[in-house]
Amino acid sequence: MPKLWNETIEAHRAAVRDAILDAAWALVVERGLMSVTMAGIAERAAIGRATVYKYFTDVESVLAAWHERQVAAHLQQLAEIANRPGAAGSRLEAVLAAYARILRGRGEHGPDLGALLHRDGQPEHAQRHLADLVRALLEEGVGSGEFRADVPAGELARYCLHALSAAAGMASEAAVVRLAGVVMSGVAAGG
Amino acid sequence: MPKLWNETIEAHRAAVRDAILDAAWALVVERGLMSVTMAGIAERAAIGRATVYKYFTDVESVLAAWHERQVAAHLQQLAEIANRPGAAGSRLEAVLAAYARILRGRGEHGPDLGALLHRDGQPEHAQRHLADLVRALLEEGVGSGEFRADVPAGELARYCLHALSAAAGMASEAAVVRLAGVVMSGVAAGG
DNA sequence: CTCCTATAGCGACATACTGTCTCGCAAAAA
DNA sequence: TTTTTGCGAGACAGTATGTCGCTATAGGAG
Repeated sequence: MPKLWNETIEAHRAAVRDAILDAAWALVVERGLMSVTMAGIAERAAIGRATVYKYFTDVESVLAAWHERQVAAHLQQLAEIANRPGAAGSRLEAVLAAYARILRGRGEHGPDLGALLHRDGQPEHAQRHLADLVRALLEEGVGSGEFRADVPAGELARYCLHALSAAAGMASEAAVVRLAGVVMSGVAAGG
Repeated sequence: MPKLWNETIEAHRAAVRDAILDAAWALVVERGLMSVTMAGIAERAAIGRATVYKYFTDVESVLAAWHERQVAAHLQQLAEIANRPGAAGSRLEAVLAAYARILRGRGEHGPDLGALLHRDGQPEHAQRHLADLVRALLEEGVGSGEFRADVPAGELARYCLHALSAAAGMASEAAVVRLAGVVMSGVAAGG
C-alpha cells in the first residue's frame, strides 16, 4: 500500500500507520529492540523513509504507538469479560486468566515494551485504563467482602498486572492457569 | 581515568569498565534508553570512543553488563538475608521485602532493563541465580508445610519476582511493605 | 637494569542512520 | 475543469557506527 489510494484518505492513513506499526514490531522480534531503525521500518513497510516521519517523530514513538494499540486491543477483550454477570471474584479471576493467556500468547519473541516506554513519566493511557479496569473489579469485591481491604485497591491492581507478566514465556497453559490462581490468593480476603 | 594507569592493569580495566557502565546508566536516566549511544557513553566516561569498543561490542552489551552487575549486587545482599536463621516463611518475607525496597529505591528514573535484555533467549545469569535463591526458600517452606504445594516452586519464584517489580515507582515505603505481604499471601499454604 | 612483547588508548576513515527540505502528483473541494 | 490540500519520495547535511593503524605503557625475560 505504498502508493495506491484505494479508499478514503483517512482510511489510507490508518492503513499506512498500521503497516508501520506491524513492520516495527516485526523488526523488534527478529533483530532486537536496539537495532530497530526508521530506515528499516520504512523498507519493511515498503514506503519511503521520509514518509514515516510524517507519521512518527522517532523509533520510540513508533514502538509506543504499537504498544498502545496492543494494550487497547487487549483492553477491549478484557472489558467484555469483566462486564459479564457474576460475582466480582469470579469475574476478576476470568479477567486475570484471560490476560495471562494473552501475555503468554506471544511469550518468547519480543520484550515487554511497557518497561521502556513510560519515559514520559506516566504509564501509557491504555495501560492505565487496564489498571483501572482491574481496580474497579477489586473495589467491588472489597465491598462485598471477597477481597482483602487492608491494602488499597490501586496497589492490588498494580500487583495483579505485574505478577501476571510472569505468564510471558511460561511453558504450559496449565502453568498460566496456576499463576492466575496464585495471584488471586494474594488479593483474597483473610490472607 | 582515561590515561593514567595508577594500579595494576587488571584493576585498571575493571575501573574503566565500571566507568563505562556508570556512564551508560547515567545517560539512560537522563536521556532515555533509545538515545544512548556509544559516542555518548565514551564522552561521559571521558575516554576515547574507540576504547569503548575494546570493552563492549555495542550499546546493548553495555546495558546488559550494567544490569548484570546490578542484579549481582542485589543478589549478594539478598543471599545474606536468606541465610539468616529462622523459618523459611520469615526468611522469604525478609528477602521479598528487601528486594521490593531495592526495586523501589531507584523507582521512577530508569526503566527495567531485564525486560529487553533477554534477547539472547534466556534471562541473565544473575537473574537466574536470584530466581534460584527464591525457589530454594520456597522449596524449603513447601517441605515444612508453610507454603502451598499445588504449584511448582519454580513458578512460584517467577511469580514472586515479577509481582515485586510493581514496587518500582510506588509512592510510599508502607506501600512496599504491603506489597510484600500480598505476595506472601499468594504463596502461603491453604490458599 | 634493560629490552621485548603484548596490549590499552586514541585519531581517522568509510559506511549507515537521522532529520529536514523541496518538489511532484493524486485526491478532495469549488 | 480548476484550485487546493497534503501525501510520498529523492536529496542533503549532520551524526553515530564500526574498524584499522599508530603510539606508548605495563609486565616479564634476559
